[in-house]
Amino acid sequence: MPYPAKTSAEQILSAAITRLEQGGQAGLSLRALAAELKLTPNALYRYFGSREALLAAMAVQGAVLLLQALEPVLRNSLSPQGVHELARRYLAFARTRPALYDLYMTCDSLSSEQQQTYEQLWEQVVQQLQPLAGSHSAQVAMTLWSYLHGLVGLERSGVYDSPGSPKPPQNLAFGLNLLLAGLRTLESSP
Amino acid sequence: MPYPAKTSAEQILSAAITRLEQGGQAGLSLRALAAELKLTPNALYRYFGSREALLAAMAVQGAVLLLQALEPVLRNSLSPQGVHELARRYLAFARTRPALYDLYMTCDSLSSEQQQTYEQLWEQVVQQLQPLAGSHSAQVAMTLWSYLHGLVGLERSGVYDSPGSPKPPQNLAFGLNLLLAGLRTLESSP
DNA sequence: GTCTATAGAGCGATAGAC
DNA sequence: GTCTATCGCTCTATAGAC
Repeated sequence: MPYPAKTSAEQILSAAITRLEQGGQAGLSLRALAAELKLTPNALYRYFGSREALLAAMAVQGAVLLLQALEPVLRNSLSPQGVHELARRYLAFARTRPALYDLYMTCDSLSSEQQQTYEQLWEQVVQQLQPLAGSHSAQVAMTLWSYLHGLVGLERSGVYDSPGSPKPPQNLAFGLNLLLAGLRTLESSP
Repeated sequence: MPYPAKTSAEQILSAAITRLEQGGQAGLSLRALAAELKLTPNALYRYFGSREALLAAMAVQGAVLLLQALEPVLRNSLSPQGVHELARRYLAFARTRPALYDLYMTCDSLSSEQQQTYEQLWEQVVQQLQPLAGSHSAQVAMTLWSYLHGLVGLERSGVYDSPGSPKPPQNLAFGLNLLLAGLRTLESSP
């Protein structure tokens, strides 16, 4: 075999995610990626037919990692403390892998695998929220998700750094308690 | 005058914002912008010293427009209905000018003018929320902002389009009412 | 499966004439 | 203030040799 494989799809994907977190999605070039792997750019095309295909594979990986991060908290019904823990893990993921989180959230050409992972996550959250939220579980889940996703965005834009602004950890606890308090008033009149 | 002005900073800015909304920030090129104005790319540099300077000017414009959209609701203390109205206007702005909204939120090289507009907006919201939120006004404002910003992002990513998901208008009303309900329980024990 | 080489297109920014 | 011309760089993707 004159040309033994010098790389693999897994290796490329892993290196691509590392580069993604360093330079963002727009800054990820196949040339630089190939150079890091000591390959010519052309070699990558044997494993991913296009740049978009590589991005899609990375998005799937992001979805899987997020699910893994949240799953331990979703094995049982969510208590108020469980909601706090779920939120902390969600934010930790978004902070640790900001570009991958972005890619997962904004990749519009969802593969079926990615769609499946998302739906699995969504259904678990809605179900485990039912003891707390009853019939409004889906609405509460969406409100919670919006709040968390927004917190990630505002934190990233530096809004929380302004003088006089609440800080993210404090605001997270406050916001969640506000939601949970509102939830309790809902139980009386569902 | 052998070379009368064929354009102006205002005209360039206006055309740039239009193009921004069509192709996004990454898709805005000085070459294409100049072509639309029937100018050579070089001519733009007389008005904006660099692409970044143009982006900053656009972000300022975005801040001003957002403030204008929200100001009528912020002239008096916010009632619960006022919060709903404020949120509707905020979302309307983010939907109507998504790329400008993005630019405003993510532009990290804030000019002092932009910073000023932002602080003006923030202080107005915090102040007008006080009758509802008391001493937690800043925390509530940040929670509200995070929720709204997140809703914009999730709506854009298509999450709200999934089958079984709540729809944005319903979730907006639900989420706001949840926050407001939580707020009422806070009044008893500030 | 990887290589060299290149097609083909995009971009921001600058120099100097008028 | 706008022009022509161009520098220098980026990128994705393809063709064909080995």
